[in-house]
Amino acid sequence: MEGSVDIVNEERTYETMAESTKEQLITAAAHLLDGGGQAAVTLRAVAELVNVSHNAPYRHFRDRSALLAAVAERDFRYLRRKFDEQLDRYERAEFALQQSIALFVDYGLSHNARYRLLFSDPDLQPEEGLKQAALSSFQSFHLIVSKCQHEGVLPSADSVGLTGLIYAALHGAIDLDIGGRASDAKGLSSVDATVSLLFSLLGKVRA
Amino acid sequence: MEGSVDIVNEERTYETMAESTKEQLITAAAHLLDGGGQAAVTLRAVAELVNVSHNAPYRHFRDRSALLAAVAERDFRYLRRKFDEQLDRYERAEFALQQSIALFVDYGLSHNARYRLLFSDPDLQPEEGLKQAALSSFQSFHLIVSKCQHEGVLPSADSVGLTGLIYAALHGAIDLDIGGRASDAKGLSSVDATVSLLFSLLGKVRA
DNA sequence: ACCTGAACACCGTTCAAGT
DNA sequence: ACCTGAACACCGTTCAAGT
Repeated sequence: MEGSVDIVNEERTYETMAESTKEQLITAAAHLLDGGGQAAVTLRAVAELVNVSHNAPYRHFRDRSALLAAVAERDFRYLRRKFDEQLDRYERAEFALQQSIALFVDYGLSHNARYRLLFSDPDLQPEEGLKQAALSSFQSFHLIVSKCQHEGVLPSADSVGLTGLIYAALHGAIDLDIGGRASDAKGLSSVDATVSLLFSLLGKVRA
Repeated sequence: MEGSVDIVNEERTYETMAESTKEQLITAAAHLLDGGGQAAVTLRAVAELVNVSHNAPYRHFRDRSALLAAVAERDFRYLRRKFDEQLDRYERAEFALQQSIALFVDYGLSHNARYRLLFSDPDLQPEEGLKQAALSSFQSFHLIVSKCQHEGVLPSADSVGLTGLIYAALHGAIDLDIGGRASDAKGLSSVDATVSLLFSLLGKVRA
């Protein structure tokens, strides 16, 4: 009842409903990740949220790992879009970088399990679509860093290498915070403090 | 037969054998982590390696998570000892830092699952002993960084903050590499390249 | 083309006994 | 004090059917 589709028009009905189920499964998995981490994402729980039998997901995904990969791919596209938006919104790349980092950190800290799925999970075997989406979001971020270098806001090192360093520091700070490893050492709102220090130091690098 | 203990002398026999079994369980778990990752560390597999029944581990650890915590604690002590050794070995802290980082990166890249257990695993609920060991290794690393600042090799920012930044960048680079997320963006031996760039830039920071 | 129900192997954990 | 064997609930995955 609740999950029924009212809008039925052409002969693509079956296909449309199928895609809808597939999308619903991805959404359900994402919610379970947010609510209870990887362990909460059982195919049975996902299926129940979508009101299908516990092995219906196999009609849409090869296995549990493929479902998680679909969640990751969707989020990579989200991040890429956000990065692009910041670059469109601001004249100076420096501001786009600030906003992009704030959005990235916020995403990581408010969706711990999903963040880790994208950037840390070793069991996630990347298929072509996922690899593309991941690379795409990195390139979008790289473009922002690169423009900052041209503006003289960031040092003029190799731009891919510098992007990699910023990316690593960001990821490390977020991941340590998520894992509760930051509080072991400091009492700060650790991610922001680390990011601030990084850019403060990068701003003082001699040419 | 194989697992029997020949050296039996005083009345501490039982206790000694018990501790030995406990240590064996920790060692077995560490080997399984190295061999097949978290998924390979089933209590049944651990028990089989030590030639005890599949629920014997419960005589020594509250649950699976507590066994993993024991592995983590052992490795934190190992790292702490290594850091201390480097500081003893070299006159200049700069060299101790180089060696410590090399050892740390090497540990991470050659024991992926164990590295993640210590620095990333969100399910690892830290008891007092583990927390102490983790903090201890961080403090040892912090001391090295702090001495490097006094030598003028590193910028004179707040030393805990700077240690946190270096720690985050190191962790991020290692973790991304372990997860295969580095190759998505670059073709380099990414960790070394990132670490080199970080210290190259830190060395050029204006006072 | 999509879904269901039964079944299988595997796992963490518990419990009643055994020495 | 430590260990064992049986049992339980839960999970991913497969398979034979159903519409």
